[in-house]
Amino acid sequence: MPFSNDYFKSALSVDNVIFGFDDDLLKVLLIKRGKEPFNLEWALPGAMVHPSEDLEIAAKRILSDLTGISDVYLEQVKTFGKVDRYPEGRVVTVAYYSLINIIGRRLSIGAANIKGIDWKYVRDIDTLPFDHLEIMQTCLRRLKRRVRTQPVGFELLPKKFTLTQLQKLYEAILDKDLDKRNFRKKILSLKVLEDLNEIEKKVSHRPARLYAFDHKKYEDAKARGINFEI
Amino acid sequence: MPFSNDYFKSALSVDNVIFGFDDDLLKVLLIKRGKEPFNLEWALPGAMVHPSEDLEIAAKRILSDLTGISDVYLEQVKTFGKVDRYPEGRVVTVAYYSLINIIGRRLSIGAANIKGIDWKYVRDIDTLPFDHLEIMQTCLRRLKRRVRTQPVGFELLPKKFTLTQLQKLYEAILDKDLDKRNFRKKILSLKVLEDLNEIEKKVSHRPARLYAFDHKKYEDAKARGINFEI
DNA sequence: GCAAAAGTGTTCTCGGTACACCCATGC
DNA sequence: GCATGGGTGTACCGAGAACACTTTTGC
Repeated sequence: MPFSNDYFKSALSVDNVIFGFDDDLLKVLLIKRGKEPFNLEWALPGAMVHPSEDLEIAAKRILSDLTGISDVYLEQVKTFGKVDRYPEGRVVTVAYYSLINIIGRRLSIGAANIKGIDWKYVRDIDTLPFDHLEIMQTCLRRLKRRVRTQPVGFELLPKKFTLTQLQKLYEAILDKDLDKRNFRKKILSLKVLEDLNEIEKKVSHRPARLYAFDHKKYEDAKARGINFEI
Repeated sequence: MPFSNDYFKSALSVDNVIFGFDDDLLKVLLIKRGKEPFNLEWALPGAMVHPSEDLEIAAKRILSDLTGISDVYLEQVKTFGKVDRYPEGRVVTVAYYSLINIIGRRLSIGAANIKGIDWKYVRDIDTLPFDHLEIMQTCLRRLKRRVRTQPVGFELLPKKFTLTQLQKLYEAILDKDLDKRNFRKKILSLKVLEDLNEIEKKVSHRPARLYAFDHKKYEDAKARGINFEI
């Protein structure tokens, strides 16, 4: 490996923790590696940062290559730089996390050295190569904190959704049960939802009302912050 | 500069935003640069990360070289990596912030290319070289958020202090006036203070009681988090 | 005695929490 | 008609916010 004492020779990469929501549970997008080390193991998607590429651009490039999504919210979480975190040389990595709506999303293998790509249930993941488990857990903690001060949901749910779906999402992120009446009171008081005056079809129980996020109010609430202590 | 398309050639540095408290105002530790670019201008202390040095070790090294302090709390805040942030080549920098007690602290010029070192009032700083102003402001925002969920004060105040001093500290960080009675009620309810049963001497007004942090309870409160909405 | 900062309680309001029953639909 | 999830209101409690006067010291 091309290392020396010259400071201008550390490698920089970006790793993405992309959360989705499906089946009432949180998922994360993993790729199956197509090269050593950890060939054929599932890991976080990442890539080296090009010398004349901004960090955030690199993170968006990875996400876009894998999912075709651009213009999505990405948040830098932390930089991991332990000397031995990458076995083949010094690689410092900047972790970003993102939230996207899984439904109807086509995934594509974005690079030659990727052998597979899939959504995995967060709670089933107990091992990942390198320090990726720590990275994922750090991003998960960030998401849990984020959900208390910013509205979350628009990014993870389909356009039209029921209040129960939104509640399940919050329960999945916070990892605890919420009271239905209190949740509804609270979420409606934020005034970021639009009542579509539509109901579910063909469900074998009383059909639920459908809601959508009011984009403008949602962004406003995001900008000024919310207090979601429930 | 030794750049090429080889990914293993980006430079990595660490910059520290070290906050102190004095004269009822927040200060930050700056160094006067002794080399181009921005020769003789005041900037954040920072240094290149050695190839076999962990990020946090590098941050501690900088702090220790300048202040002689080791074993201090440092928190990684964000990584700044715009392609053109450093005019002489690609340098990505990881920002850390720290809180230390100014009183009686001797500063030492820690490196040959540093021409001076001093505490500057945060509110007077409206320009810094590179993207250091943005870095400092990002760390300041982090501190403001931190103060709402973790006890702060032990690191910034002398061992013995009055409740008014502590209140001034919170007012400086949050940048707003607080109600004296509500502040005392709240801070005492956290049960992290020890009443020393001592009073100030030789002040030309009613002397205040002195308090100290109860280290154990302080660390406990830090670990479990607090809710300081005042 | 006066200037300066310390110290001290009560009331009101609002948001969080706990909690149980009837409703609409598909089969 | 029954299983399934949808939808609704009230009472209690505790924390935050507003607010003014007396006390102790040095000079």
